[in-house]
Amino acid sequence: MKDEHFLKNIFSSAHLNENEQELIISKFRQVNFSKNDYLLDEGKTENHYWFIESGFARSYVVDISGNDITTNFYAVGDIVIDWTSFFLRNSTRESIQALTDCKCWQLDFDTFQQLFHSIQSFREQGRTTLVNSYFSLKNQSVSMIADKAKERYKRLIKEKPHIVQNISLKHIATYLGVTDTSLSRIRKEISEE
Amino acid sequence: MKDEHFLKNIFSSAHLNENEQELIISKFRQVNFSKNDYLLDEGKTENHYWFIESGFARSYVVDISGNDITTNFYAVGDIVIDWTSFFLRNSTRESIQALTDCKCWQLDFDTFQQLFHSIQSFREQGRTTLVNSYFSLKNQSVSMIADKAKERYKRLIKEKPHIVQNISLKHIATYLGVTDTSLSRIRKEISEE
DNA sequence: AATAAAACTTGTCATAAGGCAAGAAAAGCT
DNA sequence: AGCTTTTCTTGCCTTATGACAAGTTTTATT
Repeated sequence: MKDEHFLKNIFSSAHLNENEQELIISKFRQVNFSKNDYLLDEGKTENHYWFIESGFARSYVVDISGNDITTNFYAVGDIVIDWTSFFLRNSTRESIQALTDCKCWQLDFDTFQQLFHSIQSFREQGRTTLVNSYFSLKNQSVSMIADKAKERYKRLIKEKPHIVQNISLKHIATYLGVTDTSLSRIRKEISEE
Repeated sequence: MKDEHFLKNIFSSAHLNENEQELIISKFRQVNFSKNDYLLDEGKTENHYWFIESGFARSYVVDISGNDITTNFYAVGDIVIDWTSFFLRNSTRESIQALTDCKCWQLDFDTFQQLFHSIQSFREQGRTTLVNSYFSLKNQSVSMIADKAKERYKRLIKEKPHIVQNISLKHIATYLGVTDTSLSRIRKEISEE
């Protein structure tokens, strides 16, 4: 595994034969971002997506009052994509920013379409990835209603410890739907338990 | 429009030729549900989805404390589907229940797969439908963080007046993430504005 | 190393929303 | 029509979380 191409781990489905796998991987281009670079800017239509080989990123929206709300975090192995902008071809409301230096593998829309319509397993995998994103979002959404802030934070610690360890409190706070002040207190309470 | 098959409105994309459209529509089966019938039961793997020609339905999950939380409403023209269960082939956490008598058009997974892999425009449309659902869910999710309950309710009135007019307060309340008591008060405040 | 800028913590007080319970109103049933 | 059940409203009090502000710690920059 060690010396293999990073993307071989991503496209390792048993249904992809070796030729297909190589074809797919050959279409990706390595792109590196520096800390604070924008992968995606609010207002633009996104024409690419990426897989992260190393680093962290986050997406966020700015609400009417000007508050920045983190909508998602991205880490090693994750797909970084604004599904809506990429597939509906409309301008995005979100921005995606590198939180550390990031090594990414990029694919553009036209190439995606070509692969999607010509390789059955590629589209199955693409669909699965999208449905998985839908699933995470739904869980988060239900949790916002059903759980107290403290429980949401505890769940995050459990499910995404690498996020809690590497991302600043204020970004985690908006992601969880609380203020940084409240999250700081929650942290303290947990440490006292 | 009047005497045409309901599904012709759904599959009216310019990219579908007449043969394809007819083929697709011929695969759907009409199924009627009575008020309170379950389209989908928690714990089962969903093998179908539906388009609603008439009536209302809602999906919900039951949280740890036993509270029922509405996750979505379905009305005329909407697709009724548990994306996760249908595509990942796993058992669902949600239930979907008819809130009134419903006239629906049903498709099963295997037939869907056949159409998905053989008709390019069908899969484009399917992908678009899924991305649209993702988009709605994201908006709702951000709104839960950025907006007060009153604003969320006002937005619902504006965007889905038919839901507000036809669904009971308690279901709308859990959908908006507030108690029925609070929503009742919000309603009063709005009526006094 | 010195300084500046972020990130985080903590205190005090304000507010949105919840819990519970009692009634009123509406809908469903025999 | 009369009774029952569900839905909705309202009052009183509690609780989780927010707003603001001051201080501390950590990280970045020259």
